[in-house]
Amino acid sequence: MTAPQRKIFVSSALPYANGAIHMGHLVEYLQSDIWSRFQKLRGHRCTYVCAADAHGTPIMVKAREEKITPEQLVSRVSKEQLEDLRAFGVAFDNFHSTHSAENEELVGRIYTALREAGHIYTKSIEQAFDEKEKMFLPDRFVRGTCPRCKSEDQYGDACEVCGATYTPHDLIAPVSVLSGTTPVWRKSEHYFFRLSAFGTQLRQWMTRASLHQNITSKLEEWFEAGLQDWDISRDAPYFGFLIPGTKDKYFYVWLDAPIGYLASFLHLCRQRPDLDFDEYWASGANTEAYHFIGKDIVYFHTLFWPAVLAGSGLRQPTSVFAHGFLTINGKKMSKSRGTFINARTYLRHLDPNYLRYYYAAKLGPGMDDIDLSLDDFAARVNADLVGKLVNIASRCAGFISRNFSGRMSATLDDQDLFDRFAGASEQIAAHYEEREYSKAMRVIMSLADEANRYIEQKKPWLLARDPAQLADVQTICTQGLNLFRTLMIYLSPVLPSLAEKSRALFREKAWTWQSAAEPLLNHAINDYEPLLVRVEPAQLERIIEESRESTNVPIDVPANNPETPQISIDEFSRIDLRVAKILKAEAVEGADKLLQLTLDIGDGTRKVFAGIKSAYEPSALTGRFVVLVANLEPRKMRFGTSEGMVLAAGPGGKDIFLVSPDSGAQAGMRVK
RNA sequence: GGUGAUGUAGCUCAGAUGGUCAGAGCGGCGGACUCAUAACCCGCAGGUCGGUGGUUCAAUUCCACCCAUCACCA
Repeated sequence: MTAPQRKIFVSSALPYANGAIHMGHLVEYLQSDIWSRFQKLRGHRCTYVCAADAHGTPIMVKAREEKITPEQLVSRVSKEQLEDLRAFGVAFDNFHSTHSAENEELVGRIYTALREAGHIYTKSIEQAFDEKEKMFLPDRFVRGTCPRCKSEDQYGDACEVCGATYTPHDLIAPVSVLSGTTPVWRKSEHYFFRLSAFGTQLRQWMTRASLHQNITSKLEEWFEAGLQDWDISRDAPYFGFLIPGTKDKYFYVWLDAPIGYLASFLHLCRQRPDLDFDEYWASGANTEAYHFIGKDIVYFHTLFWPAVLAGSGLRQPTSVFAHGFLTINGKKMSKSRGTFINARTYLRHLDPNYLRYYYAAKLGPGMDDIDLSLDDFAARVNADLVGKLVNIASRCAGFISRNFSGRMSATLDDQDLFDRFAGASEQIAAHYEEREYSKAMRVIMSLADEANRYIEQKKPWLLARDPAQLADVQTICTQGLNLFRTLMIYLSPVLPSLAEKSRALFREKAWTWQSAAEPLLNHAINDYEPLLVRVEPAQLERIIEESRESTNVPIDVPANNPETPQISIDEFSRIDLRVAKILKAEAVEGADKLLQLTLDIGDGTRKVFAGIKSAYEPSALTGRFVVLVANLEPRKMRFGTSEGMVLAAGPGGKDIFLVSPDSGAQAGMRVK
């Protein structure tokens, strides 16, 4: 392959720096990492960047709760995020932050350019204001009763029960999530970006960017509805960049977040003389630029972002690739089901290659959700990777080591067969290029089947018994090893560390995509060592268990939650609720969130683990009365068995509130 | 509520301008082999292609409606 070298910019969506990376995030990072690695392997100049998404109200509020500065929060969280991503093999060329000098510089540049071009104007709008916290409230920070269906406790932008959309102003009995007080309505001047002026340009871009069908139909919808101008400012206090020329107006996080892609790139350019920012981002640049994103943020990346770039005289992305969400065992990730699995929890038990392969085997270019079915995961990984792929090397290498002191033959046994493997190169490459990873994996695995069939037919283990046929054994096994090697090169964007180990087996320095077509002959290899072990079901069980216990807070179920169907009085009476007295409360060694409670339930004692450590001092609990679910199935946890559950309300963290009876209640009393 | 996506064998998914398009892998069952991490190889699978109507000589593939799941509604 001697295609001209392309210059490609690739970004992953920026992880919001207020929580841990989980299996859902990884769909995106693995998808984009595979693509970037593929491009590099093909010899292209590909630069893959990302950054911490640092600004906005949620981070400001969370930092305030933890009594640290937003900068401290962001720096801690994003460090952990980056560590987790690296452990999964995600190889950014640079990981920066939106709270950086480079980003501030670019945001300023872009804003000034937009303003000078007349794309910015101000307008006074009315917004919910929390007088106690002295700040304006984003829609999601106001809750109240849905004006349409009267469901209580709904977000300020939409009702989860009936699906109505509205503004916080429309809510009945609105309440600030921060202080619990009723917000007042206050006017404030906001800065707007004239998105409405970019309709034509956006339509042109849409065609040029050859977006996926799913995205274009979504865009058509939005064009249909008419583009509205975009509010890009937020009032102080806000964690973000001050708008130049103002004292208390900040850029909305969604303005500076995508600019963070460029900031990360700029940061890298300043360390790397071979990279020129303008070559990639000046208007008319003939390099390529792609953003990988999730389907939830298509809006920002296909309307605002290209318009902002165009309006400020920069180039627009070549295309935007959106993927779907992850479900686990067919359902949304759930803390109570133990399927809200953090990257780190997975890493404690399993090899990242498994997940990289599994996602690749399911990913296509569209926005369809993909499902991580744990049973299927184990079956698929074991069958494909261990049973088929690695097995090829495993069943050939031994003969070469034992009989030929590690040296492969000078010729292949079946050149045609090898040529067929080499000949799949462009088809597989095309699949990678189109992000049809599942198709690429299917082609590769069917070749792996062919390789196993070949060995089966040649039966080197029979030939090896006859000294006269020993030479054939060498060429057959050399053939098998070369087939394996070719497949491993094809798979190296997906399985980088496994490819690395395989390359070491062959004692080679480096692989490129073209190496797959060049057989390795008359060459000494190392002794074979198992490249990959099987997934054990027990490991998956432990992951589920840990994911469950780390969030084993008795979580409140919001009233009117559509997932909570009505139950009859009989069903309710099956739950044995008892008043219990806490005899002893102690921290559990090795558990961040758990306290072990010893409870008096009248006719005996119970030991229960409760995820309330973040909110309660053990010493303060002794003697308290709580409510226990007494007939809950005992649950085995890493630290012991929990014989029930105490009731508490609240979202978690510091906000956990134990339920207790009025004074006079005695241990053992039934609650009904 | 509006818009869009998805719904195919036990599981995970392919598939066709409407007529050999009812498929693969895994599981399961039967057989073979023993080089290999009980891996691999051969054979077997009869699932109303979410439901109900309609268009057509013919629909799982087109249309309408309905149900379920998911997303978006700045």
